[in-house]
Amino acid sequence: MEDVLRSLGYLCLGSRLKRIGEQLQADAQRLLDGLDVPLQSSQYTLLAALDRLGPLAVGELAQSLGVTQPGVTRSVSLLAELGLVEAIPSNDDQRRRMVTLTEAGQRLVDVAKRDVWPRIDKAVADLCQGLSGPLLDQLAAIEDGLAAAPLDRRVKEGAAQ
Amino acid sequence: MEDVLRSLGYLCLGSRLKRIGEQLQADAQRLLDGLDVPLQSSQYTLLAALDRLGPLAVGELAQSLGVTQPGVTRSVSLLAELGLVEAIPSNDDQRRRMVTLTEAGQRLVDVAKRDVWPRIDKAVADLCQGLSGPLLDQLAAIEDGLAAAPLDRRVKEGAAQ
DNA sequence: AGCCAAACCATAACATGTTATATAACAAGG
DNA sequence: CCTTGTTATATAACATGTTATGGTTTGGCT
Repeated sequence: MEDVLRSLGYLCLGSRLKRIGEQLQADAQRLLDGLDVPLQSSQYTLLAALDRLGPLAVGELAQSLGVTQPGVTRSVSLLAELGLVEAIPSNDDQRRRMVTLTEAGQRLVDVAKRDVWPRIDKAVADLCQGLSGPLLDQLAAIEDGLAAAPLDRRVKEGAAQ
Repeated sequence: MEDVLRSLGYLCLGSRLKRIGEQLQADAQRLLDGLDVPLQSSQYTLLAALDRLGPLAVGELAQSLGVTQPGVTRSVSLLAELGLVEAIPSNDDQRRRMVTLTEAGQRLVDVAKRDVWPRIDKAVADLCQGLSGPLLDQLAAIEDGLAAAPLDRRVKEGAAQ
């Protein structure tokens, strides 16, 4: 069956990027599921942002992640319910809610940073290794590569080396 | 404000591809809004698939678009309500529902194919023109390019030439 | 013939993105 | 100081992807 998104080239580049991104995330999800806290992979990017940049207001978080503010508000609420972050109104400006990693959140990040993120990073780097040339060709190579060996298999093989 | 997804490199490639894809689609949406039928850009890919490959069963459509079957089922229902496609149980096999462009659907595709899709294709090609090198660099260039001039502006400038 | 597994599609529940809009806190001018 | 505009966040409504599961229809095997 012809892959229409590939055939249409630039016209459907947006859909195609989204599709590849979703597959990468789904693959990464399987690797993250090993941790005891069940979180979606996109939540980890929020935690990573806090770990990297320190406490941030909701809007700043949105900006640093490149998503809209309502999306961050929702994710923060979810993570706060799980006890991984805290959102405390700022003293200077009561409109702002500063989002901070809790101790549990920091522990989770530390575990992920040590045990899981390097593997994902390595597996994706492996997937993209040796790519060159036009964007569409590189994307096709990624699609083919993922179809041939999903990320979790690349991690296992990498670990065996 | 630091762009965390960029900083994290391969680790967040999935999120980043999704983010770029969403922005491209949003930009393309503004160009499509000119047509009289208000459709989301992802629905157009479904119509494009039918135009390109002819009538398809729901499952085949899902496969050719690279999405899951429930997603296609929902989109088809929506497009059927708008009178752009028809989904008729096959005679040979009552399990299959063959999806076909209606006359109105074909007209819409023809208009899009003539007036809009070439512009989008051209604008995205323009955006990606001259890209080379590692994937992450090309993605950064796309992000910067979109920030500097969204697709609709590229179309206008292209048309003026 | 009759039964059982597989194939195809629909539906439900959820995740997570968006836009549009409401609310509350701040800031500045009359 | 009060109004008024702006800023920060929350909420609602929607779009569209996913997985899990259920219900028909087929088709093959005994």
